[in-house]
Amino acid sequence: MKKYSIKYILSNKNIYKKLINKIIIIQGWIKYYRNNIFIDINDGTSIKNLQVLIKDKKFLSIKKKINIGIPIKVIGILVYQKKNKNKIELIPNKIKIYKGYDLNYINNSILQNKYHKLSKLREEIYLRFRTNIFSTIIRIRSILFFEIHKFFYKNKYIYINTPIINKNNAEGAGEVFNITSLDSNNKNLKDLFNNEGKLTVSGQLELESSMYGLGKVYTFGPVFRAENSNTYKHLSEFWMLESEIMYYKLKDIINLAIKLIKYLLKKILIKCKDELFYLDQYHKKHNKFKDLNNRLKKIINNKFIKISYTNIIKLLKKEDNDIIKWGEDIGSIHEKIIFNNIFKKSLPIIIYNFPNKIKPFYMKRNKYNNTTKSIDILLPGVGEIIGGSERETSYKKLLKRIKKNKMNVKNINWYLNLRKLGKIYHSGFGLGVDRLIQFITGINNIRDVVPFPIYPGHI
RNA sequence: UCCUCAAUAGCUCAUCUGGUAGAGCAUCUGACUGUUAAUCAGAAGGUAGCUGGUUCGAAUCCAGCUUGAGGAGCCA
Repeated sequence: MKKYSIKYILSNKNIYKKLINKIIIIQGWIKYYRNNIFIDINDGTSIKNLQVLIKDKKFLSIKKKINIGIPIKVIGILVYQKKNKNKIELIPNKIKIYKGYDLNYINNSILQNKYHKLSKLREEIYLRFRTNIFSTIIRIRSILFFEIHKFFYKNKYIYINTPIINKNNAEGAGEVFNITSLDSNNKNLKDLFNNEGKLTVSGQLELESSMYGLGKVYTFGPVFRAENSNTYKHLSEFWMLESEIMYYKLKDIINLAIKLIKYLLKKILIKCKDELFYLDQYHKKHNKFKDLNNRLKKIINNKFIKISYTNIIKLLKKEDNDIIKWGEDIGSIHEKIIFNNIFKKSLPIIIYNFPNKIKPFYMKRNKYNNTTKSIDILLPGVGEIIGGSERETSYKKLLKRIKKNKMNVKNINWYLNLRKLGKIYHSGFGLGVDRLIQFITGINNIRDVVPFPIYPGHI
């Protein structure tokens, strides 16, 4: 008599053939109750439920207790049943309902057997892991995170844990969270970081230093922005994947980014079939049918669109001459025009060679045009998911830009000194992983693809 | 942070120009041995987000606040 997860039992024919007519144990909670004789049990391992048939009269007292959401253990024989859509069901010998649940609480929460909007689920954020839709998203997220590490491991990259607390040194982009060891009652004590502690906005600069010793590196962790932005694609805390590679030019980093995205989407297609199927049903019922499978396949099987910043500006100006000027950043209005009017194929778009003015100091400049050796990769619906560039190798040029930007030279001197190791050209990029999950799942709001989203007013 | 819209039963919504609220689902009671968010019958459930104002009378009109959604800016 052994305990099995529902995911394992339903994973394929060979496994359930092995288990048929054997006594097994499952533990989970009641997901649905139908026709006075069927209980669906879920244990969180799968979107699928295991159906338990309670025909026997000895379960009359158990039946009275049955309520969606309550914890349960079933010992029984697994049998083949053609009429059931999962083909197997459990005939119980023994059923145990665990005590301690509060029916009033469960029945008035988002766990009731009913459709709730995603924004409603967010109001009971600690309960939403029990729902079909959210558990599905989080399972996909978990697999994606694993595959990210696997991709870099397979390609012989070294995983670097860049610090979450640092001095504000990266790019000067966006507002930064300050941290202190003092609370408001201890004003006279000394702060452990001399009031310099910040939450990182990017691990890039530290990652570059590790690259000088390790060649091919990546970091993957949470980063923080204190901007008061309330949109469907921004969070105060989000997960960024960053990579830096020695002796890589811009074209190499483009190829790496394409290879990574295609690899990840392929793995999701293979490993998350049930989840993608469920999501398609969900979208069909509540929004618009998105056909996630074909959307992912299309990206895997096609070339990404590549276009320079200067040329995309020309195309945008053809649509509407006043909508943008050369030198301005591409905003969400422009992204919509790019995807809806200019390139209608809903493929990723790689835009390269952005103007100096709108890119940070560490990006390598092209010899002419006032442009940088940089890329952005846009996905339809979620916008920019990758930003990257070739990095500046000249000590003098970096120093000049740092001074021009009025950055604190003291704080970033260590970064400048790395250039004294010689003109080792290198490139890197950052990927907003939460946005990639938005794209994969077709979920509109980034707050619904993160287990515990942190954003203005919500901590 | 700015602009627009919204907030009515546990949930999703209706209540048209001001006359103190309705439905489906969930819940409860009962029925049901092949259902896939089962079905059928009945019951119960509301100080209309909060605070104030206009009015004989406010869910409805006005102001402020809170929360949410969509859009903008910033970005990943």
